[in-house]
Amino acid sequence: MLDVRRLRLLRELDRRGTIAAVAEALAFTASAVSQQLGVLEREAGVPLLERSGRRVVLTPAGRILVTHADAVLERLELAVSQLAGAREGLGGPLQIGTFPSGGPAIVPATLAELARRHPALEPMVREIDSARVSDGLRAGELDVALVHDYDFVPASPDTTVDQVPLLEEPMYLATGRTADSTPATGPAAPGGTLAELLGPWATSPWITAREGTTGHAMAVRACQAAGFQPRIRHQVNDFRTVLALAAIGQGAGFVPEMTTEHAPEGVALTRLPLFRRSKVAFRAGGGTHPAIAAFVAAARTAVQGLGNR
Amino acid sequence: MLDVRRLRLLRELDRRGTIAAVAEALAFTASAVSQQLGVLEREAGVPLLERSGRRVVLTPAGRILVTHADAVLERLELAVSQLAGAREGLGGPLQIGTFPSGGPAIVPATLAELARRHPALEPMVREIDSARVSDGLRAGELDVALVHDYDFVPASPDTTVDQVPLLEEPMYLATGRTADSTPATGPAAPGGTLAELLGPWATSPWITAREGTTGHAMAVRACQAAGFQPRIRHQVNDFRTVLALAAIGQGAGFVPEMTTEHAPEGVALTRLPLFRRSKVAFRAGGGTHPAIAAFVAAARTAVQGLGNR
DNA sequence: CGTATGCGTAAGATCAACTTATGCTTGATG
DNA sequence: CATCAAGCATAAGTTGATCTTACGCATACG
Repeated sequence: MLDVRRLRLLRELDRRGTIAAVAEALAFTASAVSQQLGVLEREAGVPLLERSGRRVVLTPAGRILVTHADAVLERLELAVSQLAGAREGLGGPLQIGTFPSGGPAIVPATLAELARRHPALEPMVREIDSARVSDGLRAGELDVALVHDYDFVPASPDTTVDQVPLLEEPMYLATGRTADSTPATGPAAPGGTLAELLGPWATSPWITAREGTTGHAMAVRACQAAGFQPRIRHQVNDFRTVLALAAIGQGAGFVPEMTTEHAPEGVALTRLPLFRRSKVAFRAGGGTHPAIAAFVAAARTAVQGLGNR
Repeated sequence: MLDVRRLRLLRELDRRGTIAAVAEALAFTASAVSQQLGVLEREAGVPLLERSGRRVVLTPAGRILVTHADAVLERLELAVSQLAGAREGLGGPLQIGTFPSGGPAIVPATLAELARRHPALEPMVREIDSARVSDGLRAGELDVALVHDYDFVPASPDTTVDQVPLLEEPMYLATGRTADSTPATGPAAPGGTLAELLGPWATSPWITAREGTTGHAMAVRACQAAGFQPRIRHQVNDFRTVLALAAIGQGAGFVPEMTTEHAPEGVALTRLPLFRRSKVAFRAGGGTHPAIAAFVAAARTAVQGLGNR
C-alpha cells in the first residue's frame, strides 16, 4: 500500500519545486525527504522524478500521483473535521492567517465575536502574504486565512484549498481635491464606466500596492483596461497611507470601501465599478471542521457589524 | 494527520468484528492491532470503539471514520492501478479467487487466454467461498475473483468491492426422465412461468447446494416463489453430481446452463426463467489496473468461446 | 573560477511499531 | 458452580524503519 506520508512529500515537491524547500516546510532535513521519495519511487515501480539541473522535476507519472495524493489528503482532512465535530466543545489553538493591512478592520472584530461564542478557542493570528497562504495551509502552519481577490486578477485555481466568500466591496478612486481635472465628487458618487472614471487621471502619478502583490496587479490592469499605463510613483500596501498621500496631492490610488470611513481631509473618493472580494480560505475538506465553520460564522457577523456602522 | 494504516485496521475491525480476527487476517498479533487502534483513538480524540462483552464494537464516530477509510483506500487503490498502467509490460503474480465448482469451465479457458496475451503474468488460482471473497480482496490475498449471484438472492452491497458482469446464463431444472408428472422436454424447452415449471415437483425431493451458500438460498427462494417449500434430500455443490443424482431419480435440482453440456443420460432439463450472473470482482478502485483489466478481457473472450462451442 | 545551492549516499542515532509475556473479563460447558 | 477458552489490554523488550549528521558531486551564479 502506498504510504500517504510519502505521497504528501511528493505533493509538496510538486508545489514547492525543490526537495530542500519541502524539507524546510515540513521540518525535516533534505536528506530525509530525498530518501523517502526514493522509497516511494521504488514502491511505485515507475520513475516519479528526474533531475533537471540541480533541481528535480516530477515525471508525468509523478504528477498523476500527486492528484491522487491531493484527493486522499482532502478526504483525510474531511475525516478529521468530522472527528472534531463529534468531539463536543470547541477548543484549542486556531492558526489564523490574514493579508497584511487587512488586520485592523476585520480581524479584531472577528476575534471578538469568536471569543464571545467559543471562549475555549485560542485564536492565533499571523500576517501572511496572500501568495503564501496555500503553502501555509498545506504545511499546517495555518488553519484558516483571510484572503482577497480583485477583478482583473484571476484567482489561481488550487484544489488543495477551499474558499468561502465573506464580503464584496467596491473599490474607490482616491485623489486629491486640489487636482486639476475633476472636482471632488464625494463618496458614493454615481459612476460611469471605468474608462470614464479613470480617464482623467491617465497622466497623474499613481499610488499602488507593492509590486508582486495582487493589489498592484489589480491597479495596473484596471488602468490598462481604462486605456492607459499608470505612471507609478508610490508603492505602499497600507491603504491609510494611500489615502494620506492622495490627500496631499501625491497621486491617485485605489482603496477598498472599508478603508474610506476615516478618510483624511482633502481626499476625493469616487466609487468605481470594480470590486474586491474577501474570502476565508482553508484546507480542502476542512469546511466542516467546527472551528473553521465557527470562524467563518464569526467573520460573517463581524463583517455585518462593520457594514452597519 | 490520520495514519491510513491504522484506519485500515479500524475498517477491518468493522468488517470482521474482533481484534483477533483482524490480526489474523493481516498477519499481526492481536496485541499490535490493539495498540495501534489505541493510538488511533487517542489521535482522533473521540472514542472509536467500546467493549461489549469480550468483544469490541465501533462507536458511531468509529463507523463514520470507517467510511472515510474506505474512500481513502479506494483512492489509493486507484493510484496503484494507474502506476501499474504507467509501467510498461504486464507481469508478476495475480491472485485469482474462484467459486468452488466454478473452476472447470471458465477458469482454465480464461487462464489460457491470459497466458497467451500476457505470458509474463503469473496467475495463481485458489478456490474461495463467495462469502469470503470480499475479505480476501481487502486483505490482499486475492486480486480478482470470479463470483456469482442469482435471482432471488440480493447481492449485498459492498463499497469496498467493485464488480463487472461477465456472463448471464439461464438456470435449468434437472429431473429424472423416469419421474411421474412431466415427460422429458429436452434442453431449451419453451417455458412457462416459474410456478408452472416448478409446480409439478413440489412434492419431489430436492437436490440443492450446501446450506449457507448462495446457491442453496436461491433454490429455496425459487421454490418458495413457486408456492412450496422444497423438501431437501441432498446438499451438493458440484453441479455434475447434481445432474447425476437427478438422472437416477434422486430428486430435482437447479443447474446453470454451462453445466448442461455433458449432462448424463436419463436427465431431463427444463429451461427456467431464472438466471445466474457470473461476475469478476476486485478491490474498489482497482478496475483500471492493467492486470485486472486483462483478466476481465480474457474472461470475456473465454466465456465467448464457451458459448460458441 | 570560486562559491553557494541542491541532490544523493553512507553511517550512526533515534523513535515507532511489533512481539512476547501476562493478567483480566466474559461467555460457554460439564 | 467450577473450569476453561476466547478476547482484549498492558508492560517490557526487540526489531526495523526513519531521521540526522557528514560528506561528495553536479550545477548555477557572481
